[in-house]
Amino acid sequence: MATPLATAQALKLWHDVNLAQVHGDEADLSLRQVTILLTIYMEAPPHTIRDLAKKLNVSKPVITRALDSMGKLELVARRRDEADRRNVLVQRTVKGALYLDRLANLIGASSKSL
Amino acid sequence: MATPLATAQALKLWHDVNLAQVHGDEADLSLRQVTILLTIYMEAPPHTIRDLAKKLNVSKPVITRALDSMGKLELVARRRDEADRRNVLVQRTVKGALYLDRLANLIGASSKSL
DNA sequence: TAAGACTGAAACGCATCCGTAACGATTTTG
DNA sequence: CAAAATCGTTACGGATGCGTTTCAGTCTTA
Repeated sequence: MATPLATAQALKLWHDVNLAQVHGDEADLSLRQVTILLTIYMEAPPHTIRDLAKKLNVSKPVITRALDSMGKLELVARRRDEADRRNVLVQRTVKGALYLDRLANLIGASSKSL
Repeated sequence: MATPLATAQALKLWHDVNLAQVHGDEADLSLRQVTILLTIYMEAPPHTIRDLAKKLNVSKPVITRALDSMGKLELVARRRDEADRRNVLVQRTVKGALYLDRLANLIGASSKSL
């Protein structure tokens, strides 16, 4: 991006995307949940609960519960690490990818009208 | 903006700003709350509860409660409409303006690193 | 192999959010 | 001026999120 977004532009972008989310009938995730979801999909695996908790600087139960709720929505999946069965590996799903694709399109469309 | 954000860029922007919010110690507002706040500050007054509810396509109690919580944080203020005392006019505050200014800076800074 | 460390999950208590349905206060209408 | 309409709020019941603490399962190490 050549020039960073000016204040009004940045806020308009934020407003438009958030408004679309509110209008849409998708389940709206919490701030932490979206951040977790994005981390899983943007950074290279493996993703463990502990790593995610450290990256976001939140407690492990926050991650566990976020995976519970997003798991119900099939946005992410869990799998035991067979090499070290204490670990749980968080994995991507088709629905999760679609969810983020839709989000990216929303952002892209809003940024176009700046 | 010359070219709209590509998928990866859009998601990185969203991730970075959300992560900063999670890391920060500010009260994190819900999706609806931020949208309401942004609407109040970006569109011309007056703002009534009914108008806001209609714009966001949510019920009036959602607006009332959002104003309750954001009012406690002094992000917005309420005032009776003396012309029609049934109405409540939602008003901006210094803290609210600062809050959004910080948010805009966050977005601007993240967009710079694309 | 027994003691300790580590990992994710469950339990508990608290706070907050939501939608629907009611309710008082105020204004408009007939 | 009484009846209806409008506005924002409150009350209710249910769902969800959070932090801290505790726990069971698994690995490491001494």
